[in-house]
This record gives sequence, structure tokens and C-alpha cells, in this order.
Amino acid sequence: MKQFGLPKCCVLRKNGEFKRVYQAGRRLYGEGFAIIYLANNLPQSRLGISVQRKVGNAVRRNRIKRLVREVFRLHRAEFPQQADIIITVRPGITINTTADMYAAMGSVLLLSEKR
RNA sequence: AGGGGUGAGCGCGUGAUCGCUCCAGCCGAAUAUGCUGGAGAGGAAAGUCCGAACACCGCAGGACACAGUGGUUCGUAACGCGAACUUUGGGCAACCAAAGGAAAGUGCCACAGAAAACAUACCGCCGAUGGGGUGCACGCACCCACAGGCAAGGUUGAAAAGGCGAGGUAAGAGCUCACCGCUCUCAUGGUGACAUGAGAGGCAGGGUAAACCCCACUGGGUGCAAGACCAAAUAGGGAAGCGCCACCGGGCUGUCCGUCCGAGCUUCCGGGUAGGUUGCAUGAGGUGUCGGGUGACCGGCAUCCCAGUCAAAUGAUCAUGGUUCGUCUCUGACGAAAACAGAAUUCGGCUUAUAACUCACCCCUUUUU
RNA sequence: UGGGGCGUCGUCAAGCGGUAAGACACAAGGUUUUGAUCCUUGCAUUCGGGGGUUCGAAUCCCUCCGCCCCAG
Repeated sequence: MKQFGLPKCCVLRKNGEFKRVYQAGRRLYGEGFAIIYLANNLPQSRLGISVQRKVGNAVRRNRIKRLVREVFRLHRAEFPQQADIIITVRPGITINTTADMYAAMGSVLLLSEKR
């Protein structure tokens, strides 16, 4: 497998999988977003992104998804391992670049590790 | 130079690294993995306001109802779209906007005003003719405003029964005439909307149909989550066989025997959910050129293949070059900005959003030659 | 993808061609020793925005904006 790849097998796609994580997952809250994760029995962790319609128009929502995916792709080691991870984005988010997104997520993940 | 009008165009470029989707080739059992190469958002992809293609369902024929459209003639697969033209209105102009019928019927027109629709008569004008009164020169004058006549003028309102001038009259009135307007008829031109000319009528008659309505034309319904194919688990259905030795339930009169059915077991079949495949990227296609047409558009030839996702691919970082703006120490340096917006079955339109920039033609004003 | 509904004062709302009702809230005054209650008065200037029809539009038509709901 490539070091920074993110093929389709690493993306959450089924409604059932999403429901499972929402019901049983652990939650970490950040500025305008939340990270929910739950251990799976697969060799790799999988990512799902959920952006509410109220966040903005289609261009804005797509951009946020791409930023989140880019951060996950380049810094996978800092996220929980062998887990299904869902990142939900709520209205009011102001992040617009990958650097800001990485900073915001990194701080949330570090806090959780210290606990 | 300034101010407008109309119609078009463009929608940052290049490279490197890390990724995503699809296609082709190689390796391979493989649609896995890997490698190489190629392609990968728009002018509106948007809103979903119209029209089609395509698919399934429905359907003898006709009429009614309902909905939409509405100057004419073309264009188009079709349209509520486009083109050219017509009339009316706006603008000094370039140019822009609007469009069936109110003489088939019904409804509505607040307030104000006499009256809002079979016109009427509040103020008003007249009072010739008839009536009353007074005077006398006895058939005339004056007075009254009673009968009656009139619709010119006034008032209201968004809107009040042609306009203006002259004649006419007691006062007036298309009552008469000229010009203008209107209606009808005829002729000519035009495919047509309509235009022009001639003649006649003397004036018909308020507005509103984005009120009901009438007339003409058009429309079967549902939508790619349409539809087609494959098809797990669980539950249930059908058929065949076994099985009633034994156990459980029921029928054949109460019981027993017997027998039949169910249950049970085995095999097969069909429907069909999750899920998957397909529909799904060659098309009323693009580009160039030649020809026809005032134009929308049409035809011939050549050439090209150009996204295909489904919790949603088309991205991120860096470098560099343009464009615009600002500042400064101004042949340059530094800093900033770049809109609206993301394909979802596919096309043709319409509507709306849009930074900066570019082009063509036309009009008006001012100045110079 | 298709369909339906709503938008009127700070809030809840009526009105559906002819002056934008009403309630609560708010403000001022009165009553009261002071409050509450009660009484009187006031408070819509883009009826979501923009065009059009009409003498006249919250109402009719067109077009945008926002919100909510339904089907699969």
C-alpha cells in the first residue's frame, strides 16, 4: 500500500456502517466539527465525512470535505488506528486552508491522548 | 473628450511533488496488486420555469370538463423559445417595451359626485311656444320662472356620450359645414398582421378579460429512485416424492380398529428484500470550410471522440510567469486582490448570479481641423 | 428527482382588489403610600425583495430570496 494513499476501501460508504459508528462511537469535539471513532476488525482505519447542508453551498461543502480528506491522508498516524472515523462538520466553521484544518484537528487529538 | 445604445468574447497560464476516478497497454487465474501512458466541471454545471428524447403504464371513436398559450409570417424534433415584419406607446436619437375579443352574456368600479351606465339633470342657460300678471297706442312691450325646452358652461373623480373653429338658435345641440378622429363599404399593394387611396354614414359609444367568460390552437399519465437483468440471509408460497411403524393435531356419529389430511423429512420451482450489474456517455454532437436564406436557421464536404461519480472522483502543497490595485527609495521592489459558482439519464431554450478584462457597430453633446 | 405549503408590528396572527383588525409585549399617562391588577393613549411606512396589470395591489400575474414538509 502507498504511504499516503486513500483508496475506496478506506472510505466509509454504507448507511449501516455510519449508523454503527454514530450509536457506539467515542466523540471528540473541536471548533465547528466533531470526530467520532469506533474500533473495527479490519487491518486499516476508514474515514467518513459528513457536512450539513447549512454549512454552505455545494462548492463550500465540497471544499471542506477535500480539506478533511487531505489532512487525514497526510497525517494518518495521528488518528486512532484500526477504527472507523467519522468527522461531522457543523455550520459556523471558518477554516479555509489545510494548515488551519491540521492545526485544529491536531490540537483536539493531542488533548484526547493526554487524557 | 464625455455620456449613452446594441451585440459578442474571455472566465488566469506553466512546471514539480503527494493523492482520487475512469480508459488503454504490460505482469497476472483475476474486474486484486503493481508499472507505463491518456482523459477528467460550467457559462451558467444553478433555479427547476417550459419543451423534447428515452422508458414503463393506459388507450375503439366523439363530446364535455380542466390546464396552458395568444399581433402576423417563418425557423425548429418540439416549445411558453428564436428571427423578420406589423401596429401602439416611451426616448432628442441609437434603440427599447407591449400585443386576440368589451358590438355574445355576467360581475365589479370604494370615496367623491347630479349621474359610474336602458345615462341622468344638482348648480345652471333659455323661457321662442303655451300659461299667469302689469301697462297701454290692442297686438305689442315688460315682468314671473308655472308648464316646458336645452346639455354649451360649472362641480367630483382614474374615468362623464367625439375634438376645434364657423354658421345656426329663445337658449342650445353633428342641427349644418370645413379639418381631424371614428365606423362601414369598395379598390390597390402585401403569403399575412396591415398599409395607402376613394366613397358613404353623421357618431354608433366608459373602463376592467394578469375578473368570470368567448374564440383559435396545444395537451393521456408517471418519471432513470423510469425500466431491464443477477440474486444472499430470514420468513412464507406452490409442485412432486417419502411418511404415517412410533410421537403431535384434525375429519369420517360416541369409543376402538381402519383410513384420509395436516405436521415432519427430501428434492425442485416461482415471486422477491439487502446488495450488485445495466440503463450510462456517438449525440436533433463539436470544430473547420463551402453554399442557400434579409435573418432565426438549413444543407454539402472534411475532421475529432471530449467527465461518468453514487455518504458523491475532478484535490492539496510549492515554485514561477502574466493581469489589476496600493505603497515606496518609481527602467524597479514590496504587499494585496481575482467573481458567481460544482456534472448526477441526456439534449433545446428561458430565468437568475457573476470580479477583472477585451472587441465590433451605432446614437447624442462639446471641442479642434 | 418530483410534488406541496408558508413569509403581514418584537411574538402569535386576521384581512385576500378600495383607510393594514385583534391579542400579548413595549412606551407614556392615570388609579395606588409603593407595586401587581385595571383604565386611557401611542406604536406597521420595503405586508420577504424586484418588475408588471389596474384609477388603485398585502390581495391578481411574472420572477428571485428564505424557511418548512411529503414521496421513493
